[in-house]
Amino acid sequence: MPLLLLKDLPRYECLLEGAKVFPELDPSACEAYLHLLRAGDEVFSVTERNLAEHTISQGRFGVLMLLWNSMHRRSSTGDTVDPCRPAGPRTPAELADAAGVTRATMTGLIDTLERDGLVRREPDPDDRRMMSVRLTPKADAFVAALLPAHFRIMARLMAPLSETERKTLVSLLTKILQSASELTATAPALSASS
Amino acid sequence: MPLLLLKDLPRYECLLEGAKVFPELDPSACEAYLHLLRAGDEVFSVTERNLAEHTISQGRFGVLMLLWNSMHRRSSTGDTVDPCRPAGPRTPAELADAAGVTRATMTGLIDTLERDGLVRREPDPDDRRMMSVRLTPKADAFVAALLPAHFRIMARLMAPLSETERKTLVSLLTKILQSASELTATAPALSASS
DNA sequence: CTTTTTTAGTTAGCCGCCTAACTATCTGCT
DNA sequence: AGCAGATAGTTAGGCGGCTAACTAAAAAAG
Repeated sequence: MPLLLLKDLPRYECLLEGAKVFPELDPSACEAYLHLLRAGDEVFSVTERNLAEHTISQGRFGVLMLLWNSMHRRSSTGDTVDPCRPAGPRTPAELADAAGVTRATMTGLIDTLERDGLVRREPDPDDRRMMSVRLTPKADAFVAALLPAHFRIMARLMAPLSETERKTLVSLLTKILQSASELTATAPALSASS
Repeated sequence: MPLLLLKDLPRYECLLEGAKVFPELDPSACEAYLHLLRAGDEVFSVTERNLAEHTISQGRFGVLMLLWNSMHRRSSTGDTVDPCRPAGPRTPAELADAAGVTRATMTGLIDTLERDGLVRREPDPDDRRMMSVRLTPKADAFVAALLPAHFRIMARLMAPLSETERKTLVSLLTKILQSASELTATAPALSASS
C-alpha cells in the first residue's frame, strides 16, 4: 500500500458538518476525492499482492512491461516495428520518462532486476554515456507466466461494472485527470489564490 | 508519486490487440483499471505537492487529521463526545489501524511528528504498555492553516464534474471497492482458479 | 581547438512503507 | 501464585520513491 488512508471513509454528514467550519470544504468534491484515492489504493494493493506472489514489485513489473512492450510492439497496421530502431524505451532515461519516475529511481529498479537476472545492461556502442537495457529470456518467460493472472485480476475487479459503466468511469476519470494536470501547471497559485 | 505508472496510457486499440495474445485480457476492464490508478495517483500527487509546501507528507498529515478529528469530533446530534472516553484513535495502535498502516510505520510517523513538535507521546497511567498521542497547540494552528488550501484543491480537482457525475463516480468506485475487498478475502484462489 | 554547457547514469542520503524479531506489560488459566 | 499467551510499542533491515551532487561523455560555443 503506497499511502496512508482512512480505512473507513467518513460519512457524508460528517463532511457536511465540516463544511460549516471550513467554507472551502465542498462535501461532494471531498467525498469523490476520498473515494478515488481509496479505490485506487485498494485496486493497486490487490494487484500488488498477486505480483508479490511471484516475488516482484509493482515498480519492477512496470519496467518489465515497458521493455516487453518495446520488444513485442507492432504498429497498428500489423507491421513489425523497424527492428533496427525499436520504438519503445530502452535506456534508463527513456524508461524513467515512460514510467514517470526519476532516473535515480530507475537506476535502483534496474539494479535489482539485473541482480535477479531479469534484465541486462549493455553499453551503447555509439554513445558511451548510454546504456541499453534488455530483457533476458528468463524475464520473457517470467512475464508471460505472470500476465494471465494479472489480467484476470483486472477483469475481476471490474466485473461488477457493465461496459457502459466502465466507459462512464473512464470518462469521469479523464475529466479529473484533465483538471489535475491543469492544477499542476498553475501550481504556484494554489495555496494563495481562491 | 507513490507508484510507477505509465505516463501515457495505452490506446484502446493496443488493448484490443493484446487481447488477441492474452485471452484473459479484458480490454475495457484493463482500460478502467489503468485510468483508475492513473487518476488516483495524479490526484494524490497534486495534494501531496500542496502539503509539501507546508513541509509535511501525506502520511503525517493523515495522522494529524485523525488526531484532530478525535479531538474535535462531535456526534451527529451535536452533543460533544464524552470527554473522559474520547471516541477517536489516540494510541499508536489505534492510529495505525485507522490509517491502514502497520504499527511499525506509525511509530516512524509519530517519531517525525514528535521531532517536529506537532504531537506529544504521553504514557497511559492505567496500562504502562500504552501511549497516548496528543496534538500540540502548534499542530492545531498548523492544521487549521493547512486545511483551507487542501479543501480548495479537492474542490478544484472535482470542479469539472457535476453533482450528479460526482455521485455516479462515487457509486462506481464503491462497486470496485466492493469487488476488491471480495478479491482480497479470497486471495489464495486468485492466481490459480479462473 | 579549447571551453562551456548539456546529457546519461550513478551515488548518497532522507522518507515512508513493509515484515520479522524483540521487550515490556497485561491477561487468563490452572 | 505462577506461567503461557496476547498485546503495545519499538527496533532492525529491505525496498522504492525522492532530491542533490557527482562523473563521464558528447555537443555547442568561442
